[in-house]
Amino acid sequence: MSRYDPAAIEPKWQAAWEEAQTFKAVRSDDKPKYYVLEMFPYPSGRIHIGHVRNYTMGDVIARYKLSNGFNVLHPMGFDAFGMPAENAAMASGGHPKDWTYSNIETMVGQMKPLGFGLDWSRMFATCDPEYYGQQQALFLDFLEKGLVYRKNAVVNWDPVDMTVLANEQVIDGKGWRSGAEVERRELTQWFFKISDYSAELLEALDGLDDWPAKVKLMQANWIGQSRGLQFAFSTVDGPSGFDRIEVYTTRPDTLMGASFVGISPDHPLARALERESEDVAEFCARARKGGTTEEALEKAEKLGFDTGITVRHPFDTAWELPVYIANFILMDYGTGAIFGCPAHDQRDLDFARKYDLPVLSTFVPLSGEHALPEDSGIAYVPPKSEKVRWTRAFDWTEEATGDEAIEAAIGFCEKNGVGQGVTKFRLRDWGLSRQRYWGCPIPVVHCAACGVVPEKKENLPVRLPDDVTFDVPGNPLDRHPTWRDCTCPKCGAPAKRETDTMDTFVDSSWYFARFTAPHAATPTDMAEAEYWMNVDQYIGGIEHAILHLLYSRFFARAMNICGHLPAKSREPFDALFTQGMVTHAIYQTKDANGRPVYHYPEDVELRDGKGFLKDGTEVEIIPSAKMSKSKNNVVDPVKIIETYGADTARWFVLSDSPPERDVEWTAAGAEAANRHLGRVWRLCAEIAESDAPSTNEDEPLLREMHKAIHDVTMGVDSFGFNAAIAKLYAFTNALSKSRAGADAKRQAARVLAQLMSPMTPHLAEDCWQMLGGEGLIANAPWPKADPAMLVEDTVVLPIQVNGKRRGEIEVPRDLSKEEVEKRVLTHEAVVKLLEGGQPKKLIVVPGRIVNVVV
RNA sequence: GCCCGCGUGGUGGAAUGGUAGACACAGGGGACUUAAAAUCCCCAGCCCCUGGUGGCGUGCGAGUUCGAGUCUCGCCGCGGGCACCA
Repeated sequence: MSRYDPAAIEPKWQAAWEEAQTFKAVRSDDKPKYYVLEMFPYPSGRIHIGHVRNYTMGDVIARYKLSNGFNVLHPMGFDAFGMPAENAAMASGGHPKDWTYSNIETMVGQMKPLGFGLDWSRMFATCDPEYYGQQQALFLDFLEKGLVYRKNAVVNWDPVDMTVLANEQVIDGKGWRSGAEVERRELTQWFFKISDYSAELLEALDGLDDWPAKVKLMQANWIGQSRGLQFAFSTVDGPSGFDRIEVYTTRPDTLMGASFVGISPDHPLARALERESEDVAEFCARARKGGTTEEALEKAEKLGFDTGITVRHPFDTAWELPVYIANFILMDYGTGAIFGCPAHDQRDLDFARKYDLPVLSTFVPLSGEHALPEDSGIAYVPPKSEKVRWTRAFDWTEEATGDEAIEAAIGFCEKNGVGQGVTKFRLRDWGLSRQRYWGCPIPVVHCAACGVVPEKKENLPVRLPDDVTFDVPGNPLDRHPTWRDCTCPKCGAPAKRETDTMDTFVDSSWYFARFTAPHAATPTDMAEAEYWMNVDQYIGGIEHAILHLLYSRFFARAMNICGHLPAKSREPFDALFTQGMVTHAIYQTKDANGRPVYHYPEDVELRDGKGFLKDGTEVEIIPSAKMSKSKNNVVDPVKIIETYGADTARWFVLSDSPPERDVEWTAAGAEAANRHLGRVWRLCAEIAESDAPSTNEDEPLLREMHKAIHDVTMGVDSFGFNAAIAKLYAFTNALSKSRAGADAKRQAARVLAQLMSPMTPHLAEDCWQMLGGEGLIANAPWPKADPAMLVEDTVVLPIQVNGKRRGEIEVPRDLSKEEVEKRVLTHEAVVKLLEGGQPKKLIVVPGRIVNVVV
């Protein structure tokens, strides 16, 4: 008998699918549609094992839905703009375009042998002018509807390289290349008005029944609806034009504990003082050092500068509070000014102790020991739902929860004309400008006479120039000799193009819609979008839980407003599954400047839990980190495919680990998966040739078969791929040991092939053919379990005594509770433990368990 | 620092609040073989023990419950996100 030979059968069946156009998505009215999408990859150059896991999951769903009679749309593309292409150009002198397209070619070449049921005819890359031209058209439509605007915002500025840095390029507050201390600098940038949709994006989460609760929670927290008080302090002898400082607080109940006012270094008042005083200017320059991330701001040493200006407390005009400029207050949040209540905020307390400011408690616990914050150095911040005793309040009762006090404080302030209660959101508008080359050009023109003018749609796409260099830092579009030159679309005078390009999140915020009509002359084709949208099942990494998904939800709304998507697609993803990441240790050493250098796993030899390079240098091992190109800890699946075949790789990434959980990659186990597939192949080949007569073991085998259909179907439906595979192992074992006749075995083996076909499609086709199945297994209807074959006549009930298992009895499945109780009480172990007494309680859970309480 | 997860044998993991460890990997033993490979069969949480109807056991500590891996609270450890990595 011949052997399982994936190298021979895999190309064969891929050619068969190609010829039959099995996976081409076709619109037709006779069938329901199903759109399954995995988050498209960045073309880093090689696929890694995380991709294989991600796309295999999607493929299982796609093939399963095809077998269930759906028209399936399962496309693939590339998220192709972004920094790594420019970094590669800087490092090795090529062009980002060449680097990107060559990477795409390589990756497609690596993906095709995996046998994914994809409609490759719909493939595109976001750096295709055809795609980004339509993205520019969307931008112009958004601009017309008032969904885009310009304002100032801070960026990371490298003062040595004279360039804007991404957060990733800021390491410990310093530029990654120059090592210079990074500054926060303001630039005029384009923004999407996502904040207008804060309330809607928050409320609509409730309707996303098939999204993971944790993702909805993360998004809700990110949007961050808060109820608070906005009011103004009046200044004592403030500079002219600054007689008021507007603040927003979510804790107005602590206003009587205020001890200072803090303003951002970019607050208009700070700006004004900066012009007057060198000391202030010096402080503000220092306060602007460091990166822009929230994390950097939170962790940075809190610095303040006493402006000498004071404000009056709104409820006691004799009470004056100092105004500090503070580095941890960002102009982008709220009003750029806060009041500090050290007793009930740790950051404010740290600040107060540093600058010797008073600490006034406004409430204390109802009972128990309480060290006052001014003594302990620990702010008292109980949950807002907890009742506390108020010691410095306005007019509410002595005992109240934080929530009650906040509402009371807002009411009191409104009644006394001090500000008003407002609902605010944490979500900020989405800054889309990037000072980089390899992105979608923002299609506007700057005209001396007309100002900012949108490019005409007939002139789209505004193409990136090819003749650029990356030998010096900065945006090549800025220094291109001619690219900027154009005429004003409005007045025809000579004008200059915008040189900023779009954030790559824009590219990935609508690709799912473009897949429904990838070559339409408009961003979408409404008839196609109407049919294929929404994405029925979206699959991707948990790392995209907030930004990508939130931006896409906003884009879908904006596209609906502009007539590019139907109203039903305002929420574009009906169901979401977040797969866990494939992690791998990072191996790092430090260079002469103390900056990390990352090494590939294949360059590291492991001995006694320590890692060494070939030259003997020991490397630091950082366990279990997200696989990331920049950390060199990616695992290449190509070798596994070459050695064992695609089906082994697919089977292996689905087995063992639950899909939503992170999995630490280990090479061991691929061989075992391969052995099992070989066993299935041999078993099918053997059964195909058997002519054994029927036996009384036929029925037990068929019962096992129906159980397998039921369990595997449930597993696939609920993304329990690892559980489904465990059932398939069990069913294979049962089939292999069964002494049933050839007909029953053939029937069972065909079902085994079908149940395996979404996971190991090539092997399944081959077995199907050997077993005399008709046509392609990919098109065969999914088997159905017969409910009558699933029920057993008797059940085994474990008997617990006081919650501990002490025995078991076998009873007819539908034996009455009373009868079960009677039999349990005669059970040897129970009789012994009862010692002649009566049980205190007897709990019978029908079909599950019995618990005797003595 | 803030938000969200995760933690079960040597390993990956299974388990609608109901027999903890299914299924597999690695390991041990055996069959077949001149031998090996391949294949097949058996064993296997930890501890004590000749034997069990024994003790312990799901990161740690409490709690709710007839019953907790699962629910609640508090810790510890690890991971993801924090708006310019994608």
